[in-house]
Amino acid sequence: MAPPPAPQTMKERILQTADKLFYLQGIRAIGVDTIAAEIGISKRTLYNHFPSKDALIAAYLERRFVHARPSDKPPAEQILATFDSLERRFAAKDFRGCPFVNAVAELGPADRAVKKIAIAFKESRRVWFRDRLTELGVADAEALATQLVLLVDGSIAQDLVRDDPAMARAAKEAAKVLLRNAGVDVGDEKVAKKRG
Amino acid sequence: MAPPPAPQTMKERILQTADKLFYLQGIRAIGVDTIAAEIGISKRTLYNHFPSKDALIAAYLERRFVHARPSDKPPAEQILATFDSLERRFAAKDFRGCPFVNAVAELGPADRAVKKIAIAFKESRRVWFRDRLTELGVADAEALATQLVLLVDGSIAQDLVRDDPAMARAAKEAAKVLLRNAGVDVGDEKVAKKRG
DNA sequence: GCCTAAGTACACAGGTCTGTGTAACCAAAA
DNA sequence: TTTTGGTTACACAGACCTGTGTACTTAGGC
Repeated sequence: MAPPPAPQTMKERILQTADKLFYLQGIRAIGVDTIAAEIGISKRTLYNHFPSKDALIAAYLERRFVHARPSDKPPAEQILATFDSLERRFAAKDFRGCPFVNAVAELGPADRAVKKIAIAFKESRRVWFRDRLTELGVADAEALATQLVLLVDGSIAQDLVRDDPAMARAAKEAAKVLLRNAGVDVGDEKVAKKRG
Repeated sequence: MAPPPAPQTMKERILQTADKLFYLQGIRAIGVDTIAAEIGISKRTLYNHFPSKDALIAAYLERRFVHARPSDKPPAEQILATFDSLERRFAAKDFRGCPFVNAVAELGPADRAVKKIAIAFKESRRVWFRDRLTELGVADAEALATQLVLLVDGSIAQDLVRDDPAMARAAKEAAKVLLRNAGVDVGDEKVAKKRG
């Protein structure tokens, strides 16, 4: 109940600050000095908690890998709510795209560790969609799940360069069409919600 | 007709090499020394043609901004061919995502020049889709064009981390559903092509 | 009081990067 | 032949980066 009284452990404080700076300004753009200075600790302390910057980067990405919480709302609603959530995040001024895609783009294909966690994350998202679609009895849940993640990642990439939250709404509309086409009932054709 | 006898001007040779290295390994990952060494020229020569690395980066992105060639094929075919082309590029092992998205991700939101050209590029793609859709008589061509670019950028982002050309096919299938839903005739429902 | 663990301050090695300065070179034009 | 423009070789300044070494301080547990 009570809000956490402030960052607890030193390690967590480092990770929080690294997260903020890496995500907003880029991994390569931020040096360990900058992170230490931001917290007000010495660089030595940082290196006492993480053996290298690479380890810190890995920990940063792992911490970003939050699994979706279970929900008791109907699956179709959950799926569409994903896009509403995206739109809210786009509107926040501290949104800077997908940290995993950004890390792969920044660090290049040579960095196997980063690529591995990025793949795991993307796959977890796809599987989440697939499971919701299976609950809905969709025939080819695998294929449709892939199409939905394309819309998610597409809107993220577009918003990254255009700063336009409308991309999330566009993705949601497209998702509705795809779902309807697969026989899923999504609060209908501009009418249903109002006449409920 | 005759193939160009080899890179012509010094400037063009520099740009070609910068393109290859920037795109495949990342802008931040490649130093001007590396580019000069790859061509076999001195760093001084490079700086005689471009006043700064930033100028070289800008020139690299501008050179990547190739406008789509006009085509006389039917618009619907042109649109779907986009995804076939994507799939071919994904399959090539030297594909590394969208250079504009990558540049924005790498260089951060502070770099206005890069962001500007990235926005211009994305918009040009969207407008291209919109114009094809208008030719087809689609009612809300603007909205559908946006949805199609989401599929394009989504498949690019997914392929960047997963190296899976199937993402392009998935995008194409989704595009077909969206087009059909907008009243566009796309070589039909698994049957038409075989019976046509 | 004493000991240990954690953090601090700070210097520094060794690397990379961008960008410049300088003198020599070479080929083609005048 | 002389001049000129592009090029080379190479050193270097100045910045920034990762990572380490070292001696000092501080706070808690015993």
